[in-house]
Amino acid sequence: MLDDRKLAVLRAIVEDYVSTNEPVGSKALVDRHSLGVSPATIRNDMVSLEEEGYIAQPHTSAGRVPTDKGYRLFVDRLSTVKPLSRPERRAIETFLSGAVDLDEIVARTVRLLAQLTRQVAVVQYPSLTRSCVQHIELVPLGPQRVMMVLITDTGRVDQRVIDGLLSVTDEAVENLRSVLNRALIGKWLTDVPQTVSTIPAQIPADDRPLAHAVLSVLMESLVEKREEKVVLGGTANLAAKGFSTSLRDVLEALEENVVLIRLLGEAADPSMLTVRIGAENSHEGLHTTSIISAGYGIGDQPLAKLGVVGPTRMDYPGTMGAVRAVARYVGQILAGQ
Amino acid sequence: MLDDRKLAVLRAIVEDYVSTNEPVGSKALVDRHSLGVSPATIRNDMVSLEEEGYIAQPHTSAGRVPTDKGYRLFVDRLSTVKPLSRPERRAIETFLSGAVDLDEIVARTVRLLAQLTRQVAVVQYPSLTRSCVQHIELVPLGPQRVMMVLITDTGRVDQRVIDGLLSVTDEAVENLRSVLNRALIGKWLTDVPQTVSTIPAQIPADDRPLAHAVLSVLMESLVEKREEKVVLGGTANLAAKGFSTSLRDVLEALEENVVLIRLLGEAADPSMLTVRIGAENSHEGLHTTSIISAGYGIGDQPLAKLGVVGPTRMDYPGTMGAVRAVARYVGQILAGQ
DNA sequence: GCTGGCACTCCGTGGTCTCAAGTGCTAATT
DNA sequence: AATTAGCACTTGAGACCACGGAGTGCCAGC
Repeated sequence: MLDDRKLAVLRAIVEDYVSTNEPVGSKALVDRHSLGVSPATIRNDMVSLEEEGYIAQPHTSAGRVPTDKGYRLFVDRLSTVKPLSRPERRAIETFLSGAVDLDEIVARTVRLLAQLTRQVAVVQYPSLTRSCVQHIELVPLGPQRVMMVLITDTGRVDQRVIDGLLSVTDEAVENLRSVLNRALIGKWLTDVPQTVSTIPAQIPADDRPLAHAVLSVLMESLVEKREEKVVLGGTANLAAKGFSTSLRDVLEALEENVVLIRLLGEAADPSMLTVRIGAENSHEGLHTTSIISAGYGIGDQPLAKLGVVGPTRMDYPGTMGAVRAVARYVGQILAGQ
Repeated sequence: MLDDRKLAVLRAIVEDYVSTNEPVGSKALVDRHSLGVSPATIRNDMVSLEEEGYIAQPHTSAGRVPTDKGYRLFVDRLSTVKPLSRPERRAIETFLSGAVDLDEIVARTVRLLAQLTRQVAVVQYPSLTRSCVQHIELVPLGPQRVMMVLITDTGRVDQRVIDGLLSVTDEAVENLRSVLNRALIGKWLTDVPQTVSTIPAQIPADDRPLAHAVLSVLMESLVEKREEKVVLGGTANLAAKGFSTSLRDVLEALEENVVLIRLLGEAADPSMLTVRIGAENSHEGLHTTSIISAGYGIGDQPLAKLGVVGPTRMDYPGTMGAVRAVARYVGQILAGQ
């Protein structure tokens, strides 16, 4: 049904359309690619491809344009991820290695990705749940207030204020702090809940209210922060692209962090790329966009995801290469910190 | 030169143009506003206004459009800040009071401001330099690494990793921590540098290298964080507005945090509103936009700024009211935390 | 199965026309 | 001196049309 030449034609259509942004016709195709057959033959192939739904024409007597399904086939079978050039790789490395803290790593990553791909970049903060407790600090802020600071081995710091307590003594705080740290340091965050239940028993009865308050806030922060933070960059690149009509919808979708995180999808390990094309994205406003995402993390421990959002008409091999490379380097940088 | 009627005409032109987005002519003007004179008279006034540079026509035989200078006069002399309606105020209050930590306060504020004004909202994080030290924590992360966490009374937490140390003993860290806290708690951040110089003397010679490393990182974080964080929201509102041409430039400018912070300008105390119209903004890409900003803070202590960015053709009285109201409420919320 | 030829279909472009809205000017009026 | 009515003039927006180009589908021949 789809012989080799038809696939070659599809590939050529995708490539041409991506670079010219104009529907591509049979004549133009044979001119630019040496396919060794005449336009008429190509036309016949095009008819097949159109029947199968890989390409479409905007209107009769216009050239063909790839459909979502066409891009999908292109990505799955007709293209290979394009590795970055050596200078590009060096640039990534030096750009990222200058970062001093987690915030800056994330900020630089998003800038980098946006510049490299000329698309909108999205980077999710490394998740808490996949890291382990490095230290818990309790700071008395006043007679009735305590601040809890949770530090993880990925360098993330999470703070909460606990209010409305009565009679917080420094000793009680001190004591609770050391109990907490003894019990929790080195534990995976996912294991924290079950360990926590054993703690009140180790605390003098007088200080139980404090302990309970702190523990419940701790649990809260573990759960809540799962709806995590993402950072966006390169939105200016949207304006340059074709879709001026749906632009509003796209921008709106991008502002919904929750949506965005869901869309970064189920990318598993760092070497794995996820590509979502057009209507494959569940969110209405992003039906004209594609999302390429990858997981990143330390070693083979996935921590979070990153990716880019662009028009379905995008340079898939190049963008995929950039996303993959950046994901890997971020992992390295995180490991090195 | 500019008698009362001419000012009234200017005001009417601004109001009409803002609401219709079309150049306004003499006829339309007398229809919509009861000015009590004929179109011909209005035309004469318009000529004066145009000579003075307050209005302009896109081309001969089109209606008039306010210039930057016209908007400026309107804002300065012809309009009054429009207070929010009671339900709007209640909405702000309930929306903001649900926030639990600083990140969330900022995130909610930016959303709120964007929704209220239907423009792009910008909120700067409360600055470090205007707050004072609540606690300094040192956490040994390994044989050669220490993390420093600086907590301020505005609830801001700042962490840095110090690397490449030799032989960090727990006692040394403990000791340094208590010395630091004894010396610095309660100090304004601006006063920290001079106090810091007295510290090494209080440390055993063996631990001086550690102390120096920590102190220099501390100083660094005081200086660096002055280039502060801002959060953007409501960029989707840009797409709905007129300027599709310069949209790219605007988005680009908005991504430059440094630019943005500078543009939030010299708004002083919370009751003070700053309005920058069109070319008054130094940044090239924002010549077609106006920025309305206000300071916010606890009591009369200004901590940071917030504002909105929109087309020069915007509803100044309404937007100014919203910005002012939000700035005030954020201050209250911060004080309550 | 491939190709050349041919008739047909559209879109985009550019030219021309008209219409509506708005202006500036002048002369008359208050 | 300020205001008004009247009028001729300008200009962009929109409608309409003609046309050229790029592309298609199909058919007959290789």
